[in-house]
Formats: sequence, C-alpha cells, structure tokens
Amino acid sequence: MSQLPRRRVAAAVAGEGAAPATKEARASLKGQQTKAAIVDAALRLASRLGLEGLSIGAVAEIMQMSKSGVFAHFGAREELQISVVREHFHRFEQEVFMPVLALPRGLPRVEALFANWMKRVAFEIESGCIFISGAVAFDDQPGPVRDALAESVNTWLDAYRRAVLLARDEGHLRADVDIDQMVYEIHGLILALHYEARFLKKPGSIARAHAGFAHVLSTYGTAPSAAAAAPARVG
Amino acid sequence: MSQLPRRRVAAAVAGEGAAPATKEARASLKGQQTKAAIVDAALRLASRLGLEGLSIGAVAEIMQMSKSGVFAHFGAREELQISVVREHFHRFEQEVFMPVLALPRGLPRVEALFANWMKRVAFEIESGCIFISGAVAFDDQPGPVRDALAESVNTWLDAYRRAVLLARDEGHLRADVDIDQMVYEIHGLILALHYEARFLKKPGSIARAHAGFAHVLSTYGTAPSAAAAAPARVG
DNA sequence: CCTACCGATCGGTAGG
DNA sequence: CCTACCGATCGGTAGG
Repeated sequence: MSQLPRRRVAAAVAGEGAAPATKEARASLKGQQTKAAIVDAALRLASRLGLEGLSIGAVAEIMQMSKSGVFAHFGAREELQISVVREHFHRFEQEVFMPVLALPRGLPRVEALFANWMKRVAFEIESGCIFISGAVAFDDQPGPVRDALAESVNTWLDAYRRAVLLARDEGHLRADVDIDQMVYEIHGLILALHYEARFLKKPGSIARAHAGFAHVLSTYGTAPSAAAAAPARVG
Repeated sequence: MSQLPRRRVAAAVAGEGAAPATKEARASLKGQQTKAAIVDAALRLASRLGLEGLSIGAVAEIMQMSKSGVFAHFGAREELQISVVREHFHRFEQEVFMPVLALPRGLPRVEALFANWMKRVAFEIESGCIFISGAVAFDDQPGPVRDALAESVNTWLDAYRRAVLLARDEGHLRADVDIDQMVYEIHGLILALHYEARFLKKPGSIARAHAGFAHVLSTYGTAPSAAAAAPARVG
C-alpha cells in the first residue's frame, strides 16, 4: 500500500506548522497526528455501529493501516474506546456548552443549552449518538469504558443542572422548581427524539421535542412568554 | 451430559398434560416444548446482553444442548432473534395492555397503562429491556429483526395513542390535546427512567417518572385532581 | 438432536 | 509501524 494517503491524513489533522527541531520530536508529532486521525475515524465508526461494535480491524481498514499498527497506539481495544468517548465529550462540550457562556445567566442559557443540545441530537439522528448507544451497550458491563461514558454524561447533566439552578436563582423559574425533576423531563424529551426519529423514523419528532421544552417552561417558568404558552397542539 | 435436565425443562414449559395419541404427535409436542424453552432462555439472555449480543452458542450452553441442536430449531440466528422479539411483545401485551381493558375507557385506562408500563420498565432496570436496547442496536441495520422490533413498538405506542384519544373523546383531557405530543412526552419519561436508573444508577428516577406523568396530566387533563396538581417538587 | 467440521473475524502477541 | 501468527468464538453446514 502507498504511504502517501497516510501522510496526507496526518498533515490534515494538525496543519502544516513549523517543523520540529529534532528527529525525535518530528517522529513524536507524526505519532500524535496519526493517533488523532485514528480516533477521528474510530469516532465516526462508533457513532454508526456503537462503541461495542467498534473493532480495531475495521478502523485499520479505514486508515489503510495494519491491525497491529492501530493497536500499537492504544495497547488495548478498551483504550481506543475510551479515547473515542473523550473525543466525543470534547466536541459536545465545544458545540453545546461553551457557546452559551457568552449569554447572560438564567433562562437565556437554559434555552440556548437546550437549543444546542437539540441541534446536536438532530444531527445525530443520521449518524447515531454514542452517549445514547453507549449507555445501552455498557449499562450492565462494569469497567473503564463504562466509567468514562458515565463520567462524560454526568459532567454534562451536572452542567445543565447548574444552569437551571442559576435560572431559578435569577427568578426566571419558579422558586419551588425541583432541579433534578426539570432536567429529568428535558432529558426524556431528548431521548424520545433519538428513539422516535432515529429508530421509528416518525416524522415531526423534532417539533415535538421543542414543544415539549416549551411545555416544561410553561410549567416551571415565571415569565408568561409566547414560547411558554401551553403548547397543546403542534404543526 | 445427562438428558434429564432437558426433559425437566421441556415439561416445565407446557405442564404434564394428557399424552398425545401418536408417536409423531409426541415428538412434535416435545419439539415445541424445547423450542419454547430455548426462546425463554434466549429472551433472558437478550435482555441482559442485547439482541445483537445474543449468540446461539451461549443459548446452547444454558440449555445444555449443542450449538447445532439449538440452530436446528430456527434455521438462522435472525429467526431466533425474531422469536425473542415476538415473545417479549407477547409478555408485554399480557402484563401491560390486557389488564386495563377491564377498566372504563378514558383517563383510568391512560393512567393504568402508564402504571403498568412503569412497573415493567422498573423491573427491567435490573434485567434490561430489548425494546430499548434493540432500538439502539438496530436503528441503522435494516432487516427482519429491525422490522419485528419496530412493528412491536409501534403496535404498543398505537395502542397507547388510542387510549389517549378515547380519554380526549370522553372529555377527560382538553379538547385541543395533540395525541402524538402527549404520548411523545410520556415515552420520554419512560426512556429517561431506563437511562438514568439503569445506566447512571441515579436514585429517585422512578419518583421522577411518576411526577413527570402527573405534570403531563396537569397540563393536558381537565379534572383538577390531587395527582394532577403541578408537581414542582418531589420527595 | 448429535459430532465434526468450515471460513471469517475477533483481540492480542512476537519479533522486528 | 509492519508481517505473521495465536486461541477463541462466531454463524452456519454436512451427514447422520
């Protein structure tokens, strides 16, 4: 097999920066680039097939590498799976969480977080979501992969809870709102979207998730806005 | 291996009824009993490992049979998976749906269906649920197993929608209730229960699902009952 | 319902 | 990062 495609992939990941001084540094940089490219390919594969369907052989084929070449970067299949979980979490954080920090605390952030979350899950209707498929695959399988997955999900849900708490403190939500309860119901709307749209292929699911969120706000919110009017009918 | 355990399993499935007249009928009956026992074992295994993790070899070991002995009853792994889906649906129907037909139409059935559904999913927090794990495993894999799974789930959700529709007709729900929307939100509560209780092992999830249902009824219902009071705080 | 097998694929190792 | 291999397991088949 030609080695050219490999160099191209590695270069595409890190860009063509200034060359490192020593031979060792160059080799180490190339190793990191290759590893990043492997994780990227593995994440795409795991999104479609699930974390448990992720095999070193399939990743090697995509990368045009030997199985043991891929294996050498991780030392165990579990390490590859964990790297995939961390990468997915990192992207989720960048796309969903980070942008809302520019907004004022309270309801604006709660709404923007849901909007960004929805955007991601709506995108994942096509590709699959490893936070959802992984939860099912590893709910009964203790170990480091399950731990990495649960830690990522809990970190995200805790962040959402803090945003809801701030909104309550700001007086944007009723003072007696149960934070866990509200986030539970919102989480359910997201999970139903993934289930009904991706598995059942039922049309209108995205609108239903949004309507459900408006419904939640209409019960727990304090501002009688247009969005918070009881949304009995949709489309 | 002793053959005694096998006979005992087959007898336990169908009971010790009157013996059939002919030798062929006896053989056929025993075949059916064995097949039922295999499906039962496979359902238990698939609940824990998922439909896609169900292997003929593992079922054979549980049954103390050879792999090809199990295989002979189904002709293909897919047929075993489909049998498991049908058996799961049959039990779901018996436990969740059938009992409510004794109740009056309208809100009582809608509430009892949710209560029975909850009871089942709460039980499945320990064992796993193939309607949920199967949805994730087969959401991207066309074929007869996916079809059987989607058909079962759709049959159940349609039954729930009809119950909600009757409740609206009876005047137990607001006249402008969107049936699909209400069932979507209830479905989300169930999915969040499975996710948060089984995967995240978060305590209090069952109470949150019930509170969420009360919340849904408080918005869509017409009777201002105790259960339908806005449930902002739980436990 | 069995034994005995098939080709494919899995994660992982040896040795370079 | 490679070739060449290991033992285990997979679904499925042949032949009885």
